Amino acid sequence: MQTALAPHYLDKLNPEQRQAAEHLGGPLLVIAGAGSGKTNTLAHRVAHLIVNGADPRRILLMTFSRRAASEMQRRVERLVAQVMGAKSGIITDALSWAGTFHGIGARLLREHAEQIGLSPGFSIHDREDSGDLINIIRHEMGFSEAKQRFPTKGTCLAIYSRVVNAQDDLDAVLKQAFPWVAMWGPQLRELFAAYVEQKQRQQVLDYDDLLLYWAAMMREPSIAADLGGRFDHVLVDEYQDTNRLQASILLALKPSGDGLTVVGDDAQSIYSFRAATVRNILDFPGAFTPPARMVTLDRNYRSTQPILEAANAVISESKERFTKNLWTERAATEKPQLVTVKDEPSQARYVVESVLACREGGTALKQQAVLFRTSSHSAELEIELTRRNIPFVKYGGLKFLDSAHVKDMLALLRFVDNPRDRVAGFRVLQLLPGIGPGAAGKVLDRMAESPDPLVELLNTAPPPRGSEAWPALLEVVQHLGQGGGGWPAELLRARMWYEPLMEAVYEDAEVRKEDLYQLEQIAAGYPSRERFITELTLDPPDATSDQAGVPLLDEDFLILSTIHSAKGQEWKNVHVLNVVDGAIPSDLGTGSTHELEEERRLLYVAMTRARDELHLMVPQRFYVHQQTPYGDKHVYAQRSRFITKAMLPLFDDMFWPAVKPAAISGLAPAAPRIDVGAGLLAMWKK
DNA sequence: TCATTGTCCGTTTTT
DNA sequence: CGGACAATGA
Repeated sequence: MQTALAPHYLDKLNPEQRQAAEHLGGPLLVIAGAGSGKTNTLAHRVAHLIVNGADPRRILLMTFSRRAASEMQRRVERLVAQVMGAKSGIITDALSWAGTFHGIGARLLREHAEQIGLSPGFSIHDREDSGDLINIIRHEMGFSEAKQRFPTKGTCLAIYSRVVNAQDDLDAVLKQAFPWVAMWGPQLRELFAAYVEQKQRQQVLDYDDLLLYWAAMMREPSIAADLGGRFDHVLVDEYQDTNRLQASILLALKPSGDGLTVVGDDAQSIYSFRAATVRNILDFPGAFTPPARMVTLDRNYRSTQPILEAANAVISESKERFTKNLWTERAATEKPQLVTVKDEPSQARYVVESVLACREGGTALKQQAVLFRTSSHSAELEIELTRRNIPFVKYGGLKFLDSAHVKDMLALLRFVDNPRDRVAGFRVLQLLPGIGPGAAGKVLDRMAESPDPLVELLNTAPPPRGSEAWPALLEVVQHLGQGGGGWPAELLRARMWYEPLMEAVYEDAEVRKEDLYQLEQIAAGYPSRERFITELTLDPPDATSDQAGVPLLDEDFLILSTIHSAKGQEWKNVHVLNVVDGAIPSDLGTGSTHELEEERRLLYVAMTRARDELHLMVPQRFYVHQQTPYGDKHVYAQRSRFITKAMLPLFDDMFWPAVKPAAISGLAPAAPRIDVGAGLLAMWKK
């Protein structure tokens, strides 16, 4: 389409970025290296489409996380505003089909539920719920009593998930990925059949089902045509981390490839444990005739030259690789640091000192991050930060929603919403004193056979030992079932019911009440109970803070994150913890070359998050939790095998502390305690 | 028979 | 520290 509008807003893009933004027609693959302005380019592309008349309601934008989606919406809005002025707000509001594959899937499935024999009120199970359901079935089928060890619920679910997402055969998956439980093949098949049947009976979908049902729906030609025709443009970010199932959905949406754009970087593929496959990105061009156009972005705008050289060196050892080395014009003399410390406590101390020094130099804490392979690796550091009164927020690992009391509340809401949801019901009923798995199971069995389970529950006599708390439960269920006085008021009602029970069960009920209060705050942001439950499951708040509550927005805090959760982000100063064998690569990830390569990419991703300063930490003594007869132990760790001897000149290789090593042994030295909060306050009280 | 209490074990990464 | 399982108590 030709346009009279001078596209001056594209002037800031480099030639390759501009090609990607302006491409029209057939399928497009953008290979975008780390820090190459990928998000920016994609935002420009969307804005460019809208400015040239594309209907934003007919643009489907799929990102890896909800956070990435809203970031994209924000940028597009700003760009469109530059060109079109006041009208733009309305236009970009219409960019409503932006989200994750799972989120978009849930929306489409609710719309088409009746057509595919699904109840529109289906509920969605998160990983824990799915695990609970598997566990119930596993128990019912008697597998838990076997003399030989049957795989745990987590393993069962992982196997199931992989079969589904990789679109592969159970036996093949067992052989390739789970050889140690391969002898259970027939039993697992039986278990999964029962699992699927139960989910259907309870009108419950798990994460995988959101994709699976969507893909199945696309096999019906009329629905496929309907859905495909509904979007003029489909754009997918982080394509290297999609799996076969997702690729099949995409191809079914746009078989010809017209209007299809995917963006990714094979060097940053780190989700193969979730059945993501680099093949998706490699096979993309050839899936169409004529093949998709390919644009490569290899100019890095993020990191300094020395940091990039080190990162390039790491990734260049990679066995199979398809992108070129990144280059930058950001010269600097400082090499990235490779810091050897005695043990994990001194690693924590080094990081704190280094972060504070950097902050003295004018870099806010928010502009600094500490990254690690495994959530638990930050434990020592968290203690040190708390001791020194430095605020931080942690991404990845344990979530707010994982705490038992929050799950209890959500289970009640879900149970009322969908009384056939057995996992939710099981949890709710067992909250009552005197009701355990047995009594709860009987009540749920009665309900399952009834055409109207809620009425059935209200007419059920209290179980023998649970009569005391029974009336209160029926009351709250009835109240919420009838709408509960509107949303979010009903949550208050639910809390009134739950709090006395919680106080009886948990010692630290007071602390936990804070979380419930916070849950109500979050709930107020959603229009209805149903939306709240769905979206909270698909898009849980992803940060936890050890400090009370989430820090205020204007507060400054350090970022702690798993490398996986750091995807797509950047900071001025980055520390990577435990760059030692056993952590990176994880000792669990060295089984196959395949896994090992992914660990290497993980280190690459971590290193390429840094703009100005990068510190790789190498503690000499490293705490492992291997299955030793005498519990945990320390091992003498070695620098990660990914940093070879030949690469050392690319780093500033140093020991810390450099002087008087004797002084740091024993108790923590008189490290200066710095009250950052007071410092920030002083800024205003000068 | 079922709920509760006590003990031991293991601990990636996430939509 | 939480989850799984065995032993104990109502």
